[in-house]
Amino acid sequence: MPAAIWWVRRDLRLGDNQALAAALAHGGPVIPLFILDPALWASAYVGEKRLAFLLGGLRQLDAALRERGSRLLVRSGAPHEALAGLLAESGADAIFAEADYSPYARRRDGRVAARLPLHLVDGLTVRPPGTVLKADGRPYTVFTPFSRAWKALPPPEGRDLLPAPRHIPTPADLPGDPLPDAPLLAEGMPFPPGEAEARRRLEAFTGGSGPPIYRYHQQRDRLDLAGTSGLSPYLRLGMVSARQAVVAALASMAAAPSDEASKGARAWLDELIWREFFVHVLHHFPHVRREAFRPTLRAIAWENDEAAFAAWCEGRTGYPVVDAAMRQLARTGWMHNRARMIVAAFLTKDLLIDWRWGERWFMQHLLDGDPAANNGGWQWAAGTGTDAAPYFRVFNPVAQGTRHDPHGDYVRHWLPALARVPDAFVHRPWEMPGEVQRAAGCVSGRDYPPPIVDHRRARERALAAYRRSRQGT
DNA sequence: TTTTGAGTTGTTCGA
DNA sequence: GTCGAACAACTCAAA
Repeated sequence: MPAAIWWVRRDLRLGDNQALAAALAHGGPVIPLFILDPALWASAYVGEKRLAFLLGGLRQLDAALRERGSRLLVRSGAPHEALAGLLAESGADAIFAEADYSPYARRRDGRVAARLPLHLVDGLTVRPPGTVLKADGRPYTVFTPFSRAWKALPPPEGRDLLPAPRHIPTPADLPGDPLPDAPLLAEGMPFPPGEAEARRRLEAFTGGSGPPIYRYHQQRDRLDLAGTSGLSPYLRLGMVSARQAVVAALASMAAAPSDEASKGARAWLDELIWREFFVHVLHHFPHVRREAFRPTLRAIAWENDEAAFAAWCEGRTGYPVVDAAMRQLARTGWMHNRARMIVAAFLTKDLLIDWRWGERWFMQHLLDGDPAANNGGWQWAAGTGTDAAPYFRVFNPVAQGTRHDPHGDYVRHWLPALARVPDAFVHRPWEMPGEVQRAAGCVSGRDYPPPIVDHRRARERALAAYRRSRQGT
């Protein structure tokens, strides 16, 4: 049998990999290939942290392949050219890859499929776009009915999960390019790349007795606790499959010792379904990548103040919960989901800066930066997306901080200047009397910036700008 | 076609 | 400090 190419894109795993399984089922040798695509390297939506995570993941994948008689071949260039070259050199007659639905991925794969034998296989989601539709055949644009329809379909089961192949026959003589050196992932990086780490995290979150998933609904919004799965970067690059995650969530639900515990598992499953929802939304409405989903909110007169944007990026807005979160992002490539909502609301509503600026910044810095989920999240926060956001849903950064970081542990961790600020002022340090500021070693304007906007006034400004957009259209 | 119920995550004010 | 009401209006999904 001629060889088949397993084209790795965002499925850096050997377990439960349908594209790899299809390549093996082709019957001949399998060539695992990753293409260093210059278009991605140059994109304004890619940053060095995620690239480093990707490169680290590729090294892990290569090591795992070598234990199975194979290896990862790396080639540089435009995908259709790299693939055409490799097909000719190797005599392979088929390419298998996990389908990806972002606008760029669809263009890229369309170019390849037009001239080469490309076979796309499911795996990015449990339910691919087109399989969850309303009775009239159109896609859902509201989450709750989407999730009901999603759950009504037959659930994936443990026996559906494909085991990692024991042996992968691969030709030894094909020359590849070296993987570029990753900008060093800091020692003690909170997200070590690789499938083994992803599986370990999924097991720690959902398995054993009394796992965190059973407290997820209670703790997930707490900035100061580790109540989330920490799996998003791994899902982003397919170091764990969506199906593996859903199967684990369903198993936890079935085994829940109490109603309360099963609420936690259900809440986490809903988050996985949100991920699928946004993949579907971007697939069916690719224009959301460029503009608001809601036509009436395409005319907002953004302020787009460059200095304010820089303060937001660098975490010096004077609102501790915003600044702590932005520093967590810059430092670790990850941000708590609640914090993402808070900083996104602050950028769009308090600073009246175009959500696309924030979307781009997140893509440049998040390890888990995903075109669909990131766009969906930003449009949700800006109120321009599929969610019918009431116009009055404007976050108060002080209230959010107090509620979700009640002791200030989170902000103190990322903002050492606040270390000795009393709890009562830790989310609004500018209100400290001068004497308390000096005692705490945190003088406004010297040790920590004063707030760059007054929230009350900013809120009114945002409401007015949104109202004008609605009324003008 | 019409109707009806509902929509992730909030804030503020006044009693 | 706590509690309930008010904050508008629209669109979607499904019967």
